[in-house]
Amino acid sequence: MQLRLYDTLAREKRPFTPLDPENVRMYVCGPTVYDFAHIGNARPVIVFDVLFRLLRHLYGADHVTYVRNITDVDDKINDRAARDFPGLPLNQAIRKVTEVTEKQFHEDVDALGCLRPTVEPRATEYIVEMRTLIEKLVAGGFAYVAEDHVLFSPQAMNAANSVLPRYGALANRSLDEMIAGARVDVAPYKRDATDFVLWKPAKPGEPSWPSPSGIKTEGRPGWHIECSAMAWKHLGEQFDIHGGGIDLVFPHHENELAQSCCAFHSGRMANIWMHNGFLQVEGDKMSKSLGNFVTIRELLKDWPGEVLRLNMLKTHYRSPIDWTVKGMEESAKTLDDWYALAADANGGEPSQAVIEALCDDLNTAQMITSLHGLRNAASEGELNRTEFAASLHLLGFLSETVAEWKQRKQQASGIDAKRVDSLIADRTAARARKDFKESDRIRDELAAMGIVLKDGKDADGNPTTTWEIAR
RNA sequence: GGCCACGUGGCGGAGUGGUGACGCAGCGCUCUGCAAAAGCGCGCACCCCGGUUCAAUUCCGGGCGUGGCCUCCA
Repeated sequence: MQLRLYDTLAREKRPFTPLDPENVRMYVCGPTVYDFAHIGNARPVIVFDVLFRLLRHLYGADHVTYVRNITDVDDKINDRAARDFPGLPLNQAIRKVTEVTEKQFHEDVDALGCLRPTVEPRATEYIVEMRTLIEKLVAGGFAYVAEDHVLFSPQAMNAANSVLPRYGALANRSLDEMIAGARVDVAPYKRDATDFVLWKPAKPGEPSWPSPSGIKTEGRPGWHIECSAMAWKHLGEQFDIHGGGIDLVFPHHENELAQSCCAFHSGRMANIWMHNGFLQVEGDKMSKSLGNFVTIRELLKDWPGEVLRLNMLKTHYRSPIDWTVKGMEESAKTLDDWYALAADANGGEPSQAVIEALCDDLNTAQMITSLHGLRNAASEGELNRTEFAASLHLLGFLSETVAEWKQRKQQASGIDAKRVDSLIADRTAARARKDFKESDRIRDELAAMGIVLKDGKDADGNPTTTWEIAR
């Protein structure tokens, strides 16, 4: 089946052909570790996890390399470290912040049902590679040293007139536009307003490393060079897919692409550039000032991770998504149903319809439609049921048993299951003696506790009653 | 100001040049002591204005609205 993916650079869906089917390579920009990840951060993590799973399905689990970096050098980290650990030397404080945040991040995304990437490189471990790249760029005439900074020159790149892509091609803007729109306060050491920092001097107390290109004082890397370095180290000079949030297109990915292509004199960095859309909360843009800043951690207190996962996948990854409680309730209800029907099914192969939907540029909404169809077929036979379950497993759902799933909901609601069972037994007895007034009273009592009863009959025709927490 | 994306039924959300999305909610029926759950069935849509066309929600142009980016925010 032909996988087609939307390429931001080409601005169209393109057939995906790996450079090497034995080793399909994908790089996704990961978190800067200074605070709990918010639900917006979860979007690329979930979206590219689905792509990772699809690629593993298509090319084999051992033939896909997924790199997602961890950025552990950043001003925000330094600020947080100074604030949270004022008594410690900055370097130690920074390590504490990044270690704690990285752990939180892993716990959160594990709960979302995401596989760990093949490699999760940390920026600070690739300083040597960054220096190498910077020196290549200086040697090639694409970058220059000024006042202990190293700056990249997009003008030089576009003047090179070679196989190199045009600077601005990814973000679809021209250098002229960027010059016109440049801020007034351009740093004095820049030759052109559009030049950006590859390396800069460290301020006292900041983490610092030996500088490249003959600069005597120690320094620290600019924002974009880390990803060029880590992608190069783990995926080579060219690879298949580069992903991240749409806000990263400019300047981050444009600059990454420029650095890598100029360093290797290459026309491409990644063959396909993919970007997920933004997320809003209850119709508003998420911001700390509006007070609607939602962390993954907070949501996980109220909802199983798979509910967040399904909720995220209801919308196509390139479309804006409005994150609402109503949507979560709907997703939770759907998963309750799927769990009840398929959680205990084993074996089987994922549905072709689901794979086909994913192969159309990760059309997860269409995929969910297919799942609903499979769900309806599942009650008609065991073969259908295992296909349904296998499809859900492939997508990162059904990681718990039905019992675990139900129990989690009961625990969250603080309901005493023994007391419920005893009340149900009383009600069953009342019904048996046709004391419907009493049985209805007990049902009302349970309803007041937020419990919904489901009456049925067992194989022998005897009445049975199961129960659920109402949302 | 420049560039880009999006605008589908009560809600969420695909898709398509010409009768079906799908899910939730709603309504009806079956089941039930009555309900709930479950099963079956039903209805309701394509921001506005032009244009192209036998035919436009779908293509083109304009407008309006929402959101994003424009140097360290997924």
